[in-house]
Amino acid sequence: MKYPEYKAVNYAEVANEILEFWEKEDIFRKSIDEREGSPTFTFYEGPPSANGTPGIHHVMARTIKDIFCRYKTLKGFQVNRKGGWDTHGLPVELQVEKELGITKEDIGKKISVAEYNQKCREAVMRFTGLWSDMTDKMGYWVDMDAPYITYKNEYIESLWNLLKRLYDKGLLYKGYTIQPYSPAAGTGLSSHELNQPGTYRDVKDTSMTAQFKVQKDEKSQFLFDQAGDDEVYILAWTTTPWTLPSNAALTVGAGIHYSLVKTFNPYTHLPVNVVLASDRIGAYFNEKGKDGDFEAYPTSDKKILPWTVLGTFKGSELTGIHYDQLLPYVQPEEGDAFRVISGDFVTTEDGTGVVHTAPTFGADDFRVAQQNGVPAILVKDENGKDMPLVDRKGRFVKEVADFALEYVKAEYYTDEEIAAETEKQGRDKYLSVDERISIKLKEENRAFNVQKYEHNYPHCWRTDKPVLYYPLDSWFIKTTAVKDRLAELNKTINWKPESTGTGRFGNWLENLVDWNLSRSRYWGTPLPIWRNDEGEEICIGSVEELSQEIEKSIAAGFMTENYLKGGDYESFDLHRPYVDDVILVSESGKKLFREPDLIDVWFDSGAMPYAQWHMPFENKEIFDKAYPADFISEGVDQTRGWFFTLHAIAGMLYDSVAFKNVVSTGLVLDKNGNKMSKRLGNAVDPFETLKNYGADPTRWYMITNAQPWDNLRFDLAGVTEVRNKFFGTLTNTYNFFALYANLDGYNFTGNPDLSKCTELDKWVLSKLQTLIKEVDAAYEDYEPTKAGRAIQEFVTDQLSNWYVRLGRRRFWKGEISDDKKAAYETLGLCLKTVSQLMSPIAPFYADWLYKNLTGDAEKVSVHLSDMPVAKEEWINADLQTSMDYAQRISSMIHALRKANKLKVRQPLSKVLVPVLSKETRQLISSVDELIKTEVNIKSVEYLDDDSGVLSKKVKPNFKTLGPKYGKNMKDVAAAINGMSKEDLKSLETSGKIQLAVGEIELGDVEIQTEDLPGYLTAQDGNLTVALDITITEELKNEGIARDFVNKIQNYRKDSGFEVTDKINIQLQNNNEELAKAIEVNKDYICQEVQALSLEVIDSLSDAAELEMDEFVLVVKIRTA
RNA sequence: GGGCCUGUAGCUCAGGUGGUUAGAGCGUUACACUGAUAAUGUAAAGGUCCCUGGUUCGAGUCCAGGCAGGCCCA
Repeated sequence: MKYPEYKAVNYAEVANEILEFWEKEDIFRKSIDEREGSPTFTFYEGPPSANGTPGIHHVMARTIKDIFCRYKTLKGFQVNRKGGWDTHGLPVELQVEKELGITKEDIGKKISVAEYNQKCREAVMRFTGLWSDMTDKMGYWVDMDAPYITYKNEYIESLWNLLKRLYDKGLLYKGYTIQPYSPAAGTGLSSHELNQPGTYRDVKDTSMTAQFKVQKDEKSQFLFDQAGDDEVYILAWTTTPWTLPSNAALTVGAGIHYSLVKTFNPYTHLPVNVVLASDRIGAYFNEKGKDGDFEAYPTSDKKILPWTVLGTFKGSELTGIHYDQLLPYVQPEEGDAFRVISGDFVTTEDGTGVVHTAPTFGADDFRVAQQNGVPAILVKDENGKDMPLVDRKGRFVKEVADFALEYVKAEYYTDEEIAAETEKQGRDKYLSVDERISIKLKEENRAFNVQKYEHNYPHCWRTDKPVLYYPLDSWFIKTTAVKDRLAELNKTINWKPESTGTGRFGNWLENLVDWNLSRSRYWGTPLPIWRNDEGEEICIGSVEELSQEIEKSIAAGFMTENYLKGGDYESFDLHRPYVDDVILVSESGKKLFREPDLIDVWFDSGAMPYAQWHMPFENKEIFDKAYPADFISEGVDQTRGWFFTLHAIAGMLYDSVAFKNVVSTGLVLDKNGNKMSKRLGNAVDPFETLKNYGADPTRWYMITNAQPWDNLRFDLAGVTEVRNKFFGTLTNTYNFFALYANLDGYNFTGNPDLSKCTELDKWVLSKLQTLIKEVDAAYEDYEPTKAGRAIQEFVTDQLSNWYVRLGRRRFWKGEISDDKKAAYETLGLCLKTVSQLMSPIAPFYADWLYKNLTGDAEKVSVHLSDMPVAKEEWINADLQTSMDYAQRISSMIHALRKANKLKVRQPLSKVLVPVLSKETRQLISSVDELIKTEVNIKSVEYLDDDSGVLSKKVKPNFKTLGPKYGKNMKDVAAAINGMSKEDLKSLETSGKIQLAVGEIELGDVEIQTEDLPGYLTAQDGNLTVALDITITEELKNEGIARDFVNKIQNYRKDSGFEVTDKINIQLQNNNEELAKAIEVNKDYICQEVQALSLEVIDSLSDAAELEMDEFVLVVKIRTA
């Protein structure tokens, strides 16, 4: 075969060609089918939502996913990857509402729920075409022919099955959660609504600091001991005094310091002992009153409170202390209320550092109470259901006797009502509930401070009235019941990076609260629960089951027809509104109505391992082989989203992890580190980028520039760099190989005969084996960045810039020979191996390279090949060290030449290399031919100790000295630096020496050689070279000859000769020195420039003039 | 406010278990080289390793506290 040669390679075109080839040959399918019967490697696709267009960050995320799936395929696994679409959720609803110009209010009025949902169904799949296009163009392999779609009846049925199983385990229950609620509008508000402009306003409310009376027991005894009194109060501050009747606990910060302060109540002037955060004393007490006169206070003007600190302690010492209920209207039926607990949200920025905790009216309060087993203060409504002390209209319930049926916020009254209330209070001005609670507590010696407080508070965007944080009904999954098990299972997951697993995810699991499933919306999976006010309920787990229940309901006369019956899954819809019309019958024969909620869309995605296969109704065998996942990857922002929901469902229902390895990826930012957004116009268009740069350079850049979990600053200049530097070099190297292999008609076999190989061949093959090991380990460890960087370094530094550059003469000199074959075998094998190693990251280019190299001889695609396995016996550590020396010595000689204006074409006679050991000498001499060629030096000579001309320098080796001498390091270092020649000699012969500071061994020092007088010397670490720059006449002539060759070669090329053309040269004799140099080196010159004749003649017409240093060449070249 | 991540040259990034002189690529400048040529080599300039304390003979590296940016959650 001929190796295709390329003039200029366009990587985007390469991608197009290969994509066409993949599609024609169905390579993706084959890569899976050919591994039939092999162990499976399971990947779960986190479903994207197709209601938006894909961005460049999706290319990043999908590259990561693709890399490991391709890698595992190369390693012999069968890797199925089913695509999917996430179709439910608020973003879809909002988009549809925007397009239709409606709000949630209008649903059911201007537009029916059925029509609305139909719009959502259309909108959500709108951009699937764009997504498929991007998937193809970026080279991401995922099965898009049979994706799972979360709105399908089959998918929803699987979800219902999971929910039913949770329900049967008692893990699905109805409770409440604290949400922003507008009593005036009678509705809860979403965070989206709360983020409308103008909702947060500065308002003045009555704030108060209340005194909670500590009960005396073992736990609190120390307070009473310090106070020397029977009354101790804890101070807590609130901006909503109306929540005080609902107080159930006081929350402190475990690490915050608190003080016990003796003082007087400013309203009753009675002596009191109060507890508050030490940092807050300044906010409550005047410095003038510190350790003031307690005796004089009752008779003074009482303007300044005397106070004194009696003791200080941490919040953790207060937890568990009980106190008397402040406003004892209602007591909880069970549970341990009215005690001090600790919470992480407590600060000392305002208030007293003690938070009054009303579980029914604050989200933090609710959470901390639940975590500590503190009950909420509830009453029964007329139906016997639990309700808080404030009703849904915002009024106190009748049990709060002093304020029964009064609105807790004055804003909820109309002006007329205010007037009526004022009259009822018998005052000339209306006093709010907050104000009258303050007065009441002042009178009871329970208020320590009351004042107006201005703060920022949210208001309902529709009614303009303040919102309440209020408990609303919700369905929950009791994840807290399996919290410990989830944490345990998490420890078996391999997280990349580890900190996301232990930190972000681990902490989240530790502070887990029950999963709030309810969403009051329209487009989503309906909650399959029907219930009535008597508390009878039924949870449906399948279409079949629902159908049977409907039949019962028809029999009971509640329904007339069964919309599920007889049809296949295409003929009905499990969404609202149809499912809402279903009325079931309870065991006692009463009507059951569906709970109107939809479930959190995160449940949709977390259930995909089961629902994508319509489990448990179908595909059980497939599922068993594909569970749990070996690998998933998504953005780190999914930690509490998809990663959690997968984990939670798997833990609760299968007592298993859902995934064994997970890579959480960072963000893709613009080149300045700003978030990309379409609005700001700094978003990078993935299609443009793929078109202009090609998928492979784009992918390669993304992977090698930053670790997947670090944020990536995406800069197109970086893609250009990767394209030129890495892909350009690799393509050049391939072209070089193809050019000469074709000229010689040689096809490499991939099995070089080491006995025929040069040191350089063996070296690069040794490096190649090391590379295979390194890259394989990196992929195995989910470290694609390390893999890519290692490949890149090998290609540019080792293979191209050293192996090819030093060895290129072998490729174009002479006829085909064993040596030439060895060179072709070596280079060919390196290129082919590189194509395999890089194929997970750059799938198009790698396949292109592989196919160019192998033709039809092997697998038709690199992606069907097997990952190369390193040949340990080819790894030669000595050779690698030798070559390292060669590179460093060459580099130093280049530097010396440069500094002394001695160009490389001028040969020099010798370089001296001092060597301190036989081993070093051996290592260098094995490669000194290479050094000589590379830097154009006639000989390398070695200077060892016996030569007597070496002067040596000794330096301390801190690493070994450290543990021995520790504190005395400075003295020891000084002593070593001050060693005499004789000292060093005796250290070298006996292996140790006794200095004033102690005994030093040979390993404790580093010995280096110093400059050699009379030579140009250079040093790099432990290596020194000394260059002899004497230029003899012979050397000078040779230098001229080489310059001449160079000029002729350029001229040949400029004149358009082919590489293979033979020529005849005529040179005018215009300089004796030049003529002589040419004459002496005639054979050499002819061979280099492929000249059959070279004549130096006295006169020449029609000749070209070429500048060459101090000479002018008048020369004529003709094809022979 | 909490959890997690990041901070090293103009830019993008390396820098096992602490070891004294902190590296690479790109970019800039200069000079070379030129059957790989949209390449290549050599060199120069460029650093408060975010800050402050601490541990240590020795800290970019370990500890504590900050600062800045990001993500998630309140």
